[in-house]
Amino acid sequence: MSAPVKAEGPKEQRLTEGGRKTRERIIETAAELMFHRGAGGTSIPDIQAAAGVSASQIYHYFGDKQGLVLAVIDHQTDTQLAQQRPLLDNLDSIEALREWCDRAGNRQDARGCEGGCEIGSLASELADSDQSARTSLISAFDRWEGPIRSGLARMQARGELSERADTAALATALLAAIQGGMLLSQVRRSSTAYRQAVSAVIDHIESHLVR
Amino acid sequence: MSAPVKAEGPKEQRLTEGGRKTRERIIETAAELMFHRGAGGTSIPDIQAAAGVSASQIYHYFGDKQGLVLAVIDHQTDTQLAQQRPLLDNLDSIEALREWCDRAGNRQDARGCEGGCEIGSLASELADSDQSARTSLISAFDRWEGPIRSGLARMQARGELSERADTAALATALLAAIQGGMLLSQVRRSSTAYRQAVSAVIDHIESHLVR
DNA sequence: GCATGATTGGAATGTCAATTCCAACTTGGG
DNA sequence: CCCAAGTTGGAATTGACATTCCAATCATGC
Repeated sequence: MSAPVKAEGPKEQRLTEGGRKTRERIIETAAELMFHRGAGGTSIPDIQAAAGVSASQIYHYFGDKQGLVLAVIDHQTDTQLAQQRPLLDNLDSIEALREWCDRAGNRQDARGCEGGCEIGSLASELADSDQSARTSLISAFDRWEGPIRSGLARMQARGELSERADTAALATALLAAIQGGMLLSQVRRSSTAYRQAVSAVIDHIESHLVR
Repeated sequence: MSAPVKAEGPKEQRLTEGGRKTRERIIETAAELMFHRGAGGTSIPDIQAAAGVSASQIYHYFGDKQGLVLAVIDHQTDTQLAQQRPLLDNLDSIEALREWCDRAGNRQDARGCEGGCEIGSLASELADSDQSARTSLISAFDRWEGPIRSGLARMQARGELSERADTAALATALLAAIQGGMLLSQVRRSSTAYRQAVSAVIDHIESHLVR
């Protein structure tokens, strides 16, 4: 879980069972729409119609559109990471890395390569225009990169990966390859670029194997 | 150069000297604004004010906002590629690749890592919502990837790169690393991720060197 | 020098978005 | 059962934006 907005504590409102469900429905609907049309391209009336709620409800639960966007970022981060588990927590072999990346490629194919990365697309759109969104996105990428780095670190601790390998840098490089590969795939409507990008980085990691 | 809009030919309007300059100023101003705020986040009135032109002028030269966006994509492609030459046309050694990528990293630092890639940001925003924009973006990335692939192919032809190396895939991987690295750098406000990403891929290319 | 088309200014139009307001309704705890 | 707080509907407000229009001005080939 993550913080709903920013500094809470004093004015935490209590939620009814129905209220919680409404709130969730709004977030999920908004996330879906924003994934396809971007945050700026998704209007409150759009969300109202798709989620079957009134404007009051959205403003009641999120304050304003920016609040909803922040909630969507956190939701997408939670959802995407959850979807990648348990693989994400066991990236401590070359095979595991390949399998994990391959699944993302298959998901991309399954949707016809429309849409890029759920988090990356929001990042590209919001990084420069919304300071609090950027903060959430930093956290999102950190939460994503962390497990990759941990997996590589475990391989290194076990002596499978050369001590000269910079596991943190390799994890960053793999995440970057995923992001860039997804973008190229989205534009080209083919997962090939994604697969080539991640494959190159994993090959590189493999070259650090001991023996 | 690139096509102004789409299927021209019959109704090519002639441009006065002043008209050409006005048109250019609009494109450059729009490109600058859209780089910082995105295409959707940049309004026609914004561009009017920044370029010192009236609405009539924008609609006279570009028809509608989408026409202007397409012109901006082509302009950014031309401009960015031109800026990378002549290095871009001589990427046939590991050193040249590193130098070329390093310059982009320095430029990113110079602007405080605000803004991502001029083309990649537009790609992320428009790939799914504007079919003709996507077409232009495919061409933009192809024009970018081509010289990389050519450089690698030359290395291979000279026997410096292993025959087993897939130069096309490596070029794609490097472009993806650039895109993903730029995105992470933009979010984190540090070029480190970009440098680690491209470094990993270039190291990987280096591992294909013969001898 | 004139006619024709290029260029420009600036107001007008219609749409739609974000947000606010307030009244009505529901719910849970005491 | 009753009240304070949570929840919802729907209209009203305000502002911005894309686009159109028309009339005026300017440049250039003839």
